[in-house]
Amino acid sequence: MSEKNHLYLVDGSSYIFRAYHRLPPLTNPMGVPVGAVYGYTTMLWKLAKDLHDADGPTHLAVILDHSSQSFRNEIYDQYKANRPEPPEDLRPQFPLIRDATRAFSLPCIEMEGFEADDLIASYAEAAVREGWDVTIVSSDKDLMQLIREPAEGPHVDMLDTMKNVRLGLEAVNEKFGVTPDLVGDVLALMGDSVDNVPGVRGVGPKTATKLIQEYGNLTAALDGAATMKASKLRDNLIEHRAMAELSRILVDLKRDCDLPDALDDLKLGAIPPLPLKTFLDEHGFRSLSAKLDLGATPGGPPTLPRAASTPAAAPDAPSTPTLPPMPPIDRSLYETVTTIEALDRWIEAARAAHVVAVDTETATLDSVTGTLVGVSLSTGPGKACYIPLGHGGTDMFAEKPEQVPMADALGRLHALFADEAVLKVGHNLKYDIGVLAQHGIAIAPYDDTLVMSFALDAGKHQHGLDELSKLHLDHVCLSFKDVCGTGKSQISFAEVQLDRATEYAAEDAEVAWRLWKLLKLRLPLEGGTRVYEMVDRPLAAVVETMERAGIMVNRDYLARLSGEFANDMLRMEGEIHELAGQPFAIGSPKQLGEILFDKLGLKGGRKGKSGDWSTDQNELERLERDGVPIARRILEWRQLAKLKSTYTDALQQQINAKTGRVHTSYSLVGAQTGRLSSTDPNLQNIPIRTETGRQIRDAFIAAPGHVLIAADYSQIELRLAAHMADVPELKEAFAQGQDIHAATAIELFGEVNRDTRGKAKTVNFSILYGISRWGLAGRLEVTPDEAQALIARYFERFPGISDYITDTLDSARAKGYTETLFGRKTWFPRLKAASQNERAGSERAAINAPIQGTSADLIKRAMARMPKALEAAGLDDVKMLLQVHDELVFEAPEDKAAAAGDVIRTVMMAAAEPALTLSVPLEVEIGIGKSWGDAH
DNA sequence: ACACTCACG
DNA sequence: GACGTACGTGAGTGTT
Repeated sequence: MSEKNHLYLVDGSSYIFRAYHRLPPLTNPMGVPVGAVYGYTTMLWKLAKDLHDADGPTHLAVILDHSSQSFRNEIYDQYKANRPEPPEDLRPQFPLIRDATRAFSLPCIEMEGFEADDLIASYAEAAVREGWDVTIVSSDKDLMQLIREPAEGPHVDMLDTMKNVRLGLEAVNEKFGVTPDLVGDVLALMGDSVDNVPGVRGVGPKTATKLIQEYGNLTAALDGAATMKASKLRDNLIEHRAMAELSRILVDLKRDCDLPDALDDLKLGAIPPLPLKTFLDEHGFRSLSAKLDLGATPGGPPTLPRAASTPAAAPDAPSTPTLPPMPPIDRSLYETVTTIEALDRWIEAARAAHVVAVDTETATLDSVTGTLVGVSLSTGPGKACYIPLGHGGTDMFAEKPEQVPMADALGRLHALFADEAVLKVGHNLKYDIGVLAQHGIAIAPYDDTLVMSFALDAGKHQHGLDELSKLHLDHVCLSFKDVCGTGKSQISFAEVQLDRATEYAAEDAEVAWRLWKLLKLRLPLEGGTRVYEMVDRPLAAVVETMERAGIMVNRDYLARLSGEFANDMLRMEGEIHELAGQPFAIGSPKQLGEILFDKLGLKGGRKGKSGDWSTDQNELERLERDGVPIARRILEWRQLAKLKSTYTDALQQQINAKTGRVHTSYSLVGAQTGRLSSTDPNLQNIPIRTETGRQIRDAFIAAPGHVLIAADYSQIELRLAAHMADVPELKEAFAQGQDIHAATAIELFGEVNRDTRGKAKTVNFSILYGISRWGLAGRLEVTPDEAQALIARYFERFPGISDYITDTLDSARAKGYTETLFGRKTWFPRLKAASQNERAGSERAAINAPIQGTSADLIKRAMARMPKALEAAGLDDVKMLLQVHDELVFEAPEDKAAAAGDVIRTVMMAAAEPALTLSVPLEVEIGIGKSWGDAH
């Protein structure tokens, strides 16, 4: 190569501080501050653009500080000790520097234990040995030690890109009055207040320069103090000699670090535009993005690709943000708060910190009626307390421990929890909101680490506090079992000794605080802020209100149904045993399989992995078609058994004694796609598909003088599929209000009749779920070849669907996750699993997730807006009670039902706005009735 | 604790 | 050629 190599070493860490103070506080579309990142990005752009200039780079690397700790801290523990914390809006920008660098496909080098300065010095030294010129892009005065301008041989200079000046020997002389090799001596005398290098007291830049000029070097200057005339300076030099010598070591640059990347690997080539474009657009750097569109690739016209030593990170594997180091969690630090004075002290601390983690402990795991036993607070690492409020008293002879009276404590906590200026943090705050609502206490504003974790990592792992603690904090929490035991010997939290209760409860609060610190930082960096703040976080309080409202259930009616079912089952049991020729447990699939396939010798059975005969619905229906009378009986018996045990019996037991209503519990993080799930009892799977099952819906009733309103999105997932996959025929059919399955039947079969419409419906759903020819064949009872032909026909008629599937899978494989229209991520780690089966399963789930997830986002947006919309219409006595994925159930005073229906429909139909406008209309069907069954 | 079955969208 | 047979859930029952 004829051209001389010229290495540019960019001091990324120091640059960002300067850019932060110099540039306006820009924010990206997600609301993350990116002013400094923008400055950094324009600088990199400019540097890369100068590639072919005479003095421009041939090689380039960005050097970063690995952490705030380095070997210098071992030499001097006060090194950089009094650095102020970086401003709040600068913090999230640090990790973005790495993302920006990767977006340019440039190497980003850092090394544990060393500062950026050391790596820069080592790279500069190595390059000079190779005869390369070096430019250090920085304005850090410490690095001026490295400047060299020999008459012959390689040069090292510095470039201050903000002032756009090059710094050489002259600049060094101007600043320090000495040559670069003596800069360290000057620095050692003057010290550095920013890095907390002590230097010599009373010696600043002027005196330091003068001394070094006069005596020639540091040692000589210190030695010379003895012969100076008596002065404060002389005394200081003698007294602080050791400090000066220590400082000399601290300011010295380590020039022989191992080089993580070889020099040749730093070669600058054409910059691939795509990752850069993605980055620029993500952060709203529009002018740069526009330049890129005009073909102005920084780095000039495409040349040979750079030999990448640092493999370009996957675009969505942002660097893990680093938090300031924290001491390990220590349960011995926690305080048990038993006096008003101590409580006030903690509340004051929370106000001062503006953030407090909160956890409530209850006697039973029931937020609607569980008695409050205590509250824990944490204001930071090592700072947590437990305020017992309802301990003891379960045994009337036992002495109650001393506690702050419940009313006094709640009065004070009430003010704190309502304080706008104090952010309340908790893990699954929906629970705590519910518990405190019993005492008339509301919590706002709040952050929920459970919901935050879900917004970031859905699909990667679960989100329990203990699990996240292990994962993110490397800390094992005391488990509930450790404290309360299990099974028969389990005790209520109210019976736990205060010291033990404090360890457990305060730890949970501290862990929540630490998790919050980490997750809060990650949200903006990983694009989770929008879904979290706009959808999921507000929903926690809304859903809690629904849970607390509960729904009225007609116990007598359920009891009557149970009785009828029991009678019918008894009758069937006799018939079944007779047909079988012997009595057996019909509810045991194992016994039933043996009766059917071994004893009765029926043919065509299949066995599952356990080696037992399958007796599922499909199998029994097949037998029924083959004319086996016992099969029909068993199917009917099973249906009744299911309805009785799961619904008519169980629901009666779920009626809350205090409220007389049934209160389900919704999980905000239960389904990976973003759907809610419902437990204790599950009110999202109440029967509707069969006439017998439907009767159970009539047990759900409105309070006297009220009605239930059921509002359903019609065909929402198919509509979303039509929009997302951009299928003109389907969109048109929806726009005209056509029967979508009939329209599909015409496309697939050329005509509509009961048979083709049914098949078309099955195919439509197959598409949403990720189709396979075997799966479809099984459902349609055709051969896999015929199913394949149908699929091919479908893709041919609706090519958008085929593209959607391809694109979704490509993107999911590349990024590791899928996204809904509103930006909710679902991760699919098994997409790259070794097993073909696992992969195929993940692929189907990945095809479905954006559609199911977008539908979930839509109804959640509607739910989050509903309370205010109803209130604005003067309908604040209309209560939202249930959500069943595409349906909302409300309870309204009879005379307000019609008005409420209008508001509800409007809010649900507009749920996508203003974030986006769908290319298909959303339709909402409203039904009103005295029972849930009536409302459909 | 797990498999099976089945209720829902 | 083997694999296993649609996406997402929760609950009850029987078996190990």
